[in-house]
Amino acid sequence: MGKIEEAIKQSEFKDSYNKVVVNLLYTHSYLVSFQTAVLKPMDLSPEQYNVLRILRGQQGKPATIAAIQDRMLNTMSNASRLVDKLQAKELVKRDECPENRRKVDVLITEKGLRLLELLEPQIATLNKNVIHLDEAELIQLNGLLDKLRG
Amino acid sequence: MGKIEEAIKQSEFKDSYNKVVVNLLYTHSYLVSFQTAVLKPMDLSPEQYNVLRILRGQQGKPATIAAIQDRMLNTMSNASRLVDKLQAKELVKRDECPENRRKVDVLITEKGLRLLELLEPQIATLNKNVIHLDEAELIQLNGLLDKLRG
DNA sequence: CTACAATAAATGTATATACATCAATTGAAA
DNA sequence: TTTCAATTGATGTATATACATTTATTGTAG
Repeated sequence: MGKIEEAIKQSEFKDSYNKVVVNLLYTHSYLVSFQTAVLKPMDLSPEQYNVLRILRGQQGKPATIAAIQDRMLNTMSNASRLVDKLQAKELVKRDECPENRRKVDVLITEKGLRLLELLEPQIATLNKNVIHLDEAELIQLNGLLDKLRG
Repeated sequence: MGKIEEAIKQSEFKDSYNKVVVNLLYTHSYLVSFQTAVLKPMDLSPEQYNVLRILRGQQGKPATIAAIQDRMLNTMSNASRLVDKLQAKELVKRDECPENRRKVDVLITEKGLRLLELLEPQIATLNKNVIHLDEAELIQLNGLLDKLRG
């Protein structure tokens, strides 16, 4: 694939800021399309997968809808409906939070954990195959992205 | 904001590949949310804005739907419907391609060009404000993203 | 205690997107 | 020339998302 100029057939950019924005959007799309392809046979969207990983990260403790929202990669919106979808597939369950009945405790189920375990090696292999960077470059890239956001 | 670990409240990642994927998705969301805010008053979505810039890049020459699709940042899908929306706002126009009636020639209108001119300085200012990198780092980041995709 | 503001989640609605399918047109082989 | 596959764009459908509103519950001021 190579340079962003070739990838999107645009020879020039206003400035480096502009170029980095376009490059990030394009690289994002590149990665997400691969990820989607791996998740699709399991009937999971990337965001659903993300929510499952967030819940596993809780290590047995439940998370409220607001807590999930907070850790999601995408902006404000529909944690509630994402949990609906996952619940319908029995990958998570909802319990009423006893000390505050406005809140909902969301937990990943055994089935959800097993699905993650099944997917993990597939995703790891995919990442190694489509990300053409060595360890030092990965660290460098992580540093630049962190710095970008300030 | 700082490190990705703090941003999404996750202390560890499986490996650097995984971390870079999460970091890219998160940074993408960070940038798009700002961009959306600037475009919204003009009633444009980020993808519509992108299509307008692609058409301006044609410098007077028309582009077919397939050519637009090809240069878009997001994956295969709805260039046709995006053009519908832009056409309804009179920012682009469609002409039947005379030598091949399957094709459609899409052109940006004067109104579309004026809107881009209005937006450009706003976007440039936004980029400088939200991307906390200097010129050398921008070049480095562009290089790493190009290399990532291979 | 009552009334009301604040909080948490769910829902309505419009739009965007992914993916499959369809319809029209073209080009090429029999 | 006729037929059929390939190309190009449009459309159907399900899902995802953004943003506003609604419902239920809690906390608090009067």
